[in-house]
Amino acid sequence: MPGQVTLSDVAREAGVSLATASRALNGSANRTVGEELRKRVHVAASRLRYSPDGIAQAMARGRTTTLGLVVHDIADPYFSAVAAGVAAAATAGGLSVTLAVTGDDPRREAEVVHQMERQRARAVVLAGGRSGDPEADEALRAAIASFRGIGGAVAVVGRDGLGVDTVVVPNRDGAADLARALHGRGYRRFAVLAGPEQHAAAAERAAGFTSALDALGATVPAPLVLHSPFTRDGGHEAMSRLLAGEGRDVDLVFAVGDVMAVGALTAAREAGVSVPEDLGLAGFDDIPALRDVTPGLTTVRLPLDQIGAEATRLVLQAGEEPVLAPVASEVVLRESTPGR
Amino acid sequence: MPGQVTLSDVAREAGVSLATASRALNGSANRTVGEELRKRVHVAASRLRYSPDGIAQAMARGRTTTLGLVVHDIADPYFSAVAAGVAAAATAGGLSVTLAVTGDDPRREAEVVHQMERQRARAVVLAGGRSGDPEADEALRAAIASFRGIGGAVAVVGRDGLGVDTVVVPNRDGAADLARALHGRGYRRFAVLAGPEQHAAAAERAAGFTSALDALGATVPAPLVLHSPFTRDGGHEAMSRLLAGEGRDVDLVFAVGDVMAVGALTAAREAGVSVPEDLGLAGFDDIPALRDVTPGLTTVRLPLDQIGAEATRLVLQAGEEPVLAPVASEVVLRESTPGR
DNA sequence: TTGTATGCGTTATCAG
DNA sequence: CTGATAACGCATACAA
Repeated sequence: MPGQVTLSDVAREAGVSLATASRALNGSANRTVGEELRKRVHVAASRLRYSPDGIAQAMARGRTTTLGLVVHDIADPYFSAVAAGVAAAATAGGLSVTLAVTGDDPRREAEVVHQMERQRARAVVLAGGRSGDPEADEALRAAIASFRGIGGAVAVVGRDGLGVDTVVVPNRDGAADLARALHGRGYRRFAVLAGPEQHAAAAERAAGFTSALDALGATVPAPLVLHSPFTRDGGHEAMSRLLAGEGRDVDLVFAVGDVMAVGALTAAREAGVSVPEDLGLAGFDDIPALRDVTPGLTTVRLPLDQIGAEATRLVLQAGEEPVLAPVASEVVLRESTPGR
Repeated sequence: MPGQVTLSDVAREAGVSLATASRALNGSANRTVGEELRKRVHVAASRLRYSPDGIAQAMARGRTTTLGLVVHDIADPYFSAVAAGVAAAATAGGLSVTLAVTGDDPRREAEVVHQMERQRARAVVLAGGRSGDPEADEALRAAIASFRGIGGAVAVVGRDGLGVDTVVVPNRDGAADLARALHGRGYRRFAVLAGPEQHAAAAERAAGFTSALDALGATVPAPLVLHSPFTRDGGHEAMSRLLAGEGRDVDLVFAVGDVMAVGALTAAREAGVSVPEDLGLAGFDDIPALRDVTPGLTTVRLPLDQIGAEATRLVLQAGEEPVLAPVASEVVLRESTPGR
């Protein structure tokens, strides 16, 4: 029954002291262990099938090698792409990733951060838009402060005002670029599927889009704005609502996320409205798994995996002052907006 | 500076012994602590902002509350859906999830299992098809055996022969059902994008499809079989190859995974072949994020999140004998196979 | 019901 | 270079 095998067993087997065994297998600071003994210890360890107890190591060292990753929904391709970047960077940095999903409940965020604190995680990466619930937001702040109090590092992606390392997603500028590009293709009467009102990233995208349009002058009427959940179904619902109501004369719909956009696409199809012939459609994120929809979706590309990797890098370097790391976005024009 | 606060501090602050403080805050077996003292301890704990050290607890208790989740690629919607199920069930069961991604390297699987053993994880859920590399497979077996040696539970999904709790995915039967359904719609000349030759789940799907076809009699010629990576690009490549070569008279293409199918769909489009007019197309998995592609993809639905949840449940109950938990699949006919 | 004392498996400190 | 031994923070048998 291996696994019950402790370092003491190895030491005894090798005929050395516990301390020497520890040093031989781990060689931390004073890594000077005689070649002779060193070999004996290693042989003994593998003969006994010794597996170091990470918990005990963490305890003795006073620190873990755990990075906490907090997402709303790991099944959402946005988060899973970011998670992939985090996982890769964490592995490269010798950290293991503890995944925490918060679902829809904004209070869960503070909860899981506290949980990470109890686990004594080295760092936490918070992906996901702001909750909008001020109470939950305050609780999150407190949880973060507490976590930093024990020496934990925190980075967030696409969400500001938390006073920690932040990967800044160009929601506003990206949406503005998109608006100008679409205007350049001749679209004039816009609608925005803006997601939930409190969702910060969604709001920034909607605002960036709208104000860029506004800056283009009087030829462009203010866009219709519809709110709905930031999900596939939310996009479907909002598009249905649009087409059933005052959306008749709209010539382009901007959904603030690709996931919403594909829902909207299906809703349009179900309503007998053809994209792109009758209506242009654009999204945001350029989710890899969605690149094969038809028609190809015009969108704003975000380097999702790089964002995750960058957040991880931030959290590993973790200086005193919070740093803002901007990422670039790029408008990708595809068949869903051929122009008119 | 909270976090440095230890249970001893709380005990002192409350004027009780360490043991009483421990029992008051945790109340496990002998949960009998006087209401008076109990309250005093809690007050002291919150006043001092005490955060229990999970590492120390794990050490003292001799067990952790960690579940390891092993996937090839968390960005793959198949795995992220399963991961969502695992995360939900684990949270419900009071476990935290450590995510490990293995990428393409089959040897990483054994490695991460060993890592989970060092972390003294309570359990490991292994998602993902077999590697095919016999050496890596053997290493994985050994790692699993070792992990079980320390009392760890293991469950795998969609991969057999490991002698552990298994969520059995009906690859063979699901594909056979699909074959019959498609035959029923009039398709006769089939091609199979079968994924990598060594990929077990892919092979089972291909085999189930092919042999069901075979059982249907002489009117159905043996399908063309093409191998390529089990990815979007793999599907794209195989479809391109098919259409450029002997695939001219095929009337239905079965890709053994939805992810491959969407790649194939795009390849067909690029080749000027229209789906479903010129060619029917079917996939497998019914990945949620892909349900909005056009035309809607005929596929075999797998309850991915339930699969993850079930695997987690298995691993938490963990009896002596390995149990096989079957899941149901369902053919979903959509526009990509209208029949002919 | 409460307190005392021990042990969990390692690392690290401090002598030899 | 190597070996005792003291932490690490908590849970728990044992004693009172």
